[in-house]
Amino acid sequence: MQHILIVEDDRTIAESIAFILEQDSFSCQWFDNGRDTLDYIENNEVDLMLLDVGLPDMSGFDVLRKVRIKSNLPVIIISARDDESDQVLGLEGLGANGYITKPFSPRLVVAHVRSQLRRDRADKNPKSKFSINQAMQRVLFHNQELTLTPAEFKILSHLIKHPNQVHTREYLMNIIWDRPHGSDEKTINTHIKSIRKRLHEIDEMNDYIETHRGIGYSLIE
Amino acid sequence: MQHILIVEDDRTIAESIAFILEQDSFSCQWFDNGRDTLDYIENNEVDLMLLDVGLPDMSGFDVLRKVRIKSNLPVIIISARDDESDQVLGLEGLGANGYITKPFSPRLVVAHVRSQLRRDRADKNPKSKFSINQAMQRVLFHNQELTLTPAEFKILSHLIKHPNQVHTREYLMNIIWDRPHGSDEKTINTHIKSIRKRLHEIDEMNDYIETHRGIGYSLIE
DNA sequence: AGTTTTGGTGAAGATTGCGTGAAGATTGTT
DNA sequence: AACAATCTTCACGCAATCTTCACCAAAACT
Repeated sequence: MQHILIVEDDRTIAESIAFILEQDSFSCQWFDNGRDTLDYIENNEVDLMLLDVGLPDMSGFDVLRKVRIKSNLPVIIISARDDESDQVLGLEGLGANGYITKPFSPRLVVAHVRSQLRRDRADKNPKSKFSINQAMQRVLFHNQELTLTPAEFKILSHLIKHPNQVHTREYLMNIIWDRPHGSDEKTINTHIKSIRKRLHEIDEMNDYIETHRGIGYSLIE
Repeated sequence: MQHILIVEDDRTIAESIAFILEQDSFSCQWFDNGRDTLDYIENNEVDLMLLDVGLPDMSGFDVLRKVRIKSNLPVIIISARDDESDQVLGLEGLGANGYITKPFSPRLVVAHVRSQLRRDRADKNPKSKFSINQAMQRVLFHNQELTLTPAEFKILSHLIKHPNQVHTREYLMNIIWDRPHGSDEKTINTHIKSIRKRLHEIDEMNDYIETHRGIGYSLIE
């Protein structure tokens, strides 16, 4: 599943975009300011960013520039209609991969995102046994609903978003807590245990979570 | 008789639309600016709005957004021909229900209005146990009237409009107050409590509001 | 095989978050 | 001003959840 960052200070707009993209089976995350966005990108895997140029703390211009220092993450600019088109075009000079002016249609957003991610999208196997219902904070497994505790949801949804990839316990701990937290890494073992238990209640044959001794865990598809 | 709002700064156009619709036995009301329109909607029952995007005081975009905060009134956008159709479609993302470009034929307007109101009736049918009476600030539950305080109404009607979706306390607080307000998020707990109490007075078997620990609440259908 | 290290397991605290009722603060009305 | 309705805060108890721990099993190493 591909993960898209929505950077937009208007919550209504952000939510409507997220809703559209989630229907198209992307997972979305919303930030309303540049600082948190850059923080997040540093530490997480993101496939694409939708970036509003008008943010409270810094301009989209600055955000894009900082992102471009370290990565070539596809970025689609969102601009208000009354912004000068010169400025928007200028952002393309900085390495933006596309831009959309407000107001925009849902279809247009999906079209832009898809065309940016077209290459990768074909590769991914479409029939995952998992699907994430971000809106309800739930995970469907074999189309059945898993009721998970908050920590379990955070861990499992992250594993699903980045399958076939080992995640250290330390890394998974950072996912559970926003802030530094002096806890034992064994805690993760216990959470994994209960996630496995819940998965086995639905599919007792297979073990989808693989242990990597001395390192961490991964979800296999 | 169904009541239609025409929001259009060109008097000639507005009158011609009204004429057409009145022949089709709708009642019409004309406003030439956004402010009066919003005022009127607050205090009167309206079945549909025809909204020109180019208004003297605020853009149709803003009008639509403000209307959408409080209701799901069907809105059909009217736009001048030279607007980019993409942008006009964008209004659909904000919850517009259709659009017409100028110049338009009388028949087209009637067709749009009719089809919209038909669909709207169908939407309200699907056996939802809730229905919202925006004008009276009341909610019907199992066809019984719930008397709610203003805050309760705002929260519950929002949950009804966006069911099966988790809403954070922070978000629900923004719904209660128009402006930033330094209040405790626990306040929401109390409002939810009293909403639940009122729902249980009618249906004591089920709990329609679900708690999502650490996140917020959702209404399940 | 024996030893050491690492993970799994179940259960027992510790912690957090929510529901509850009631009291205090605010708002609006007469 | 006085009153009523409503909103907000608070403290307490309980339940869900998180974390730790002790013990056993499995793997890696000597």
